Amino acid sequence: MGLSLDQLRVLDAIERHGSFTAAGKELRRATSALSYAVRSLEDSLQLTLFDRAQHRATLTREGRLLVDEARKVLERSAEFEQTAARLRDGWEPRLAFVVDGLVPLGPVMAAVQSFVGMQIVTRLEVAVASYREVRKRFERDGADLMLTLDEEDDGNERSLPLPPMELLLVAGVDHPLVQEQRRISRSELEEYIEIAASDPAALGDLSPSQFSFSDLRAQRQAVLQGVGFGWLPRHLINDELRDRRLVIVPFEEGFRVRRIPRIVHRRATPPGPAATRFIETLQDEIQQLVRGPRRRAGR
Amino acid sequence: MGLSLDQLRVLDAIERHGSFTAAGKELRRATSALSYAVRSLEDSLQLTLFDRAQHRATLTREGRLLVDEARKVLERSAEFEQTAARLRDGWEPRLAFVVDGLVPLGPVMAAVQSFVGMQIVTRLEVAVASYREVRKRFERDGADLMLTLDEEDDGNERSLPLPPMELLLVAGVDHPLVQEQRRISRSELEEYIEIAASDPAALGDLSPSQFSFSDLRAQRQAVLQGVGFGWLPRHLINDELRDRRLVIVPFEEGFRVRRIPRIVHRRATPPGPAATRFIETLQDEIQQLVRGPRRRAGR
DNA sequence: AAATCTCGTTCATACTATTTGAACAAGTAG
DNA sequence: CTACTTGTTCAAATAGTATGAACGAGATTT
Repeated sequence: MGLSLDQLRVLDAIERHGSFTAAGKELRRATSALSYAVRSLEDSLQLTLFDRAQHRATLTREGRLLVDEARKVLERSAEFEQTAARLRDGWEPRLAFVVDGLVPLGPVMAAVQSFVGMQIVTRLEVAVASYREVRKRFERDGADLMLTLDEEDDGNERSLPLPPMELLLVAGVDHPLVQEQRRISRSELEEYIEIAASDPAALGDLSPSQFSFSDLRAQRQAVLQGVGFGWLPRHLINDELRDRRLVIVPFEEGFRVRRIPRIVHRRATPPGPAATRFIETLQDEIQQLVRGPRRRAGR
Repeated sequence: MGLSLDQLRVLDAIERHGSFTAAGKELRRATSALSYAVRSLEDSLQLTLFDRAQHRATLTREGRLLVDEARKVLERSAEFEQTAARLRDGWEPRLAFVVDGLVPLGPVMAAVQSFVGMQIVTRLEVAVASYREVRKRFERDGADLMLTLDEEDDGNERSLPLPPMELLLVAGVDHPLVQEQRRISRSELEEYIEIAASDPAALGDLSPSQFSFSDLRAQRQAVLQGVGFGWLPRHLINDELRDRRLVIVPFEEGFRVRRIPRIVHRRATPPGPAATRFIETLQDEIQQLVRGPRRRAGR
């Protein structure tokens, strides 16, 4: 027979109590049973763990070392059982979370970090996507939570609004649209290329707590280099606006849009313990950002 | 019944092969045996690991998570068995090593580090002691190896000589013995306090790979502060001699002594695999120091 | 669509490992 | 010297596990 956890449990108990008899009491087994278990372990390892020459059986040097090794195995097995217990209590084994890249990622990352630090069984999988990708991932890949600017709500979902954010219509400082200080009409706007990130980035298997980034960064880069104009979230371009590397396009129908980020989940599958905890953590992080802005972006 | 390794082995094999039948082939057991094992695991965990609604049983989300946890347990148990195998092959469970603090500790520490990096089962216990303490620990505490300047060899021991080192008779620059540039006689010398480290430092239980330091440092400090004169190893006081914080005492019978460090073990218990490996490592380190001195002390 | 395969469960049976208490040997305490 | 404790060994009892046959349900083939 192969190694068994029971043999290790016996070994551990004997070492802790210092005798077969005492260990037997703890394990509610006859002394002879422990004797049997130890002997079978010794046989399978082909090692002598106890010195029987003495009256009270004492561990050999090898035995002492192996007790420690045994405990490492037992610790792992306890973790296994604890994980199982958590799952039994309803903790989700996996929590897939899709974030719209337009949303400020600072608090999201902080929440992820904080959540991981909570030693929760749940594997958190975070994917950052753009535009239609967000909903697509939520629906097709069966994510559990989505943080999006999407307004649709088909009744199958519930959402929790977060503090609003702004999108600004901007272009590079050399772009024709911003050369003169005059209002831009729709037809004028449509003469130029609009830069939007929407490529469906190839998505392989997500290993636990992995992140995938979509192309918002490329979009910003494109606008910066003057390839075209585009809607970008204010928090991502504060520096560029200040340095006048990006300039607001004075579109007559509006160059500023308020959008409400929402945490969305399916009505059919309400958030479990991990999701709830994660949402709370995220809200905390956002509160901290809104109330006491520690970042330059705040002013 | 409690959790068993066998259940975890079954779970692992099923996941690896993708089916009960294939796993059964690997484990040389009937499919029904695996079915039984899985069910008993599920019962004890009170969790469903496989979805039997489908034709080929597929892991549930919980199951997938627990397979990974199970593997961690199995890895640990494999380490346990590997440790046992090493012990069976004759590797010492423990290797106690006493070092004379007068000897250059650089290569000793390097050897310890290197040895630990070898992933050897053996627990290395290093104690640094002074003068009589060295032999005392070797004999009373039953250390396996000793690195000493001791010359005694009562026929029960074998020793391996290492490159020689020097002890110098020195005193602080303000000490009366070194105020004039004249030779010092024995009677003169005996008028002053000789500083020697020899206190039997209290020694508690040594946990694995722990170090205990004796009082050579205090001795050096005492000589430096002018409390008295003393014999100190050159490698420890090169800097002080250069800065003239310590000065050689021109004792007429000699102020320089060559001593041969030796690695000693009992004839009765020749070095096992770990001890042999450790001695080799130590010799390598010393070779490196002697041949290609990378240290300022070398010039 | 029918026949055939494959997969996993269930069941009764066979087996094997473990448990038990009693008997024993050897050491310890009063 | 006696009473007690400790751990081993043994035969018998027990509980857990393995097995192949029977089965149902999906796939695959023809």
